Amino acid sequence: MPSIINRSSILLQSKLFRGFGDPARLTILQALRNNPLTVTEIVAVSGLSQPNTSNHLRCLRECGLVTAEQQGKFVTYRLSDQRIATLLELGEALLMDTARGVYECTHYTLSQHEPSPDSKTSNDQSVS
Amino acid sequence: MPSIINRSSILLQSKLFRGFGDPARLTILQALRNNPLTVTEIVAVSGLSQPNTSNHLRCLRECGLVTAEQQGKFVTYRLSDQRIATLLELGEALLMDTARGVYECTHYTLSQHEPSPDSKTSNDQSVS
DNA sequence: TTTATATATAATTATACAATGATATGACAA
DNA sequence: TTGTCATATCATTGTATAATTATATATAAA
Repeated sequence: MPSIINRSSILLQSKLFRGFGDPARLTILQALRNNPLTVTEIVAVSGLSQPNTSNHLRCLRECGLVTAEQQGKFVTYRLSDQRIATLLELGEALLMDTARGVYECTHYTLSQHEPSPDSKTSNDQSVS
Repeated sequence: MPSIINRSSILLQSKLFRGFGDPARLTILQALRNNPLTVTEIVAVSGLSQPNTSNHLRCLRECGLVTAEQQGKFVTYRLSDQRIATLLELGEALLMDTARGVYECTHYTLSQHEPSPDSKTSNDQSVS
């Protein structure tokens, strides 16, 4: 009876999934799902601040989830592997059935900083 | 040009992935991958403390990733959906190619509390 | 050159949340 | 009942890390 499952493998895998487990990074990954984008475009589409976007891009790049290619002053990012898109799809499919449970899950707070598109006033209505 | 991708959908999906993004929960999910287990068995296999196990099981249950069934004083947990196992497999496959990147990613710390299997002494050697 | 634009990095702050220890609940046995 | 085992909950503490506000670097245009 194996007492421990596979420590370091588990740690690696959890790190991988944590790449997907943040709204900002997931937004970026979803944006890159269909086509490569420059940082400027990602900032525009995601609504994230530029430094925040760069921070998360670095994280995703270092983890090997995206690749970067510099062209002049622009840097174009793209998913490094098609299976990442597959993983996103699988997550969506799973969510179709478990959405209610996930939504009602109080273990995590649902809403983050919530950058409102039209104003800077409304923020942080937490669930838990 | 859609300025924001799909806020609440992204939040839900990130919560789903966060379910996989913690070593303790991932250990539990991996343990349940092949067969249902009672809490006692999960505690034994995972090396997690009982309260910690229960906390994470509640999280996983509320998120709809596992289901619980009480039999006497025992509670048996199982994966709620086969696609969860598929997602784990996909993550493993992806890791085959990106493992180095993930491992070297300094954005997250690699090792957690590290409950040693044979002793209770060695702890916490962090990477970052 | 200077200026503007694109991206990256650093330092700081704040907060979510994992782990722990203590305790509660609930089921079965003696 | 009383006790024991299985599981759940609570309160607390500590730490990881997301966001922000600078500022830095680098490329290109004027």
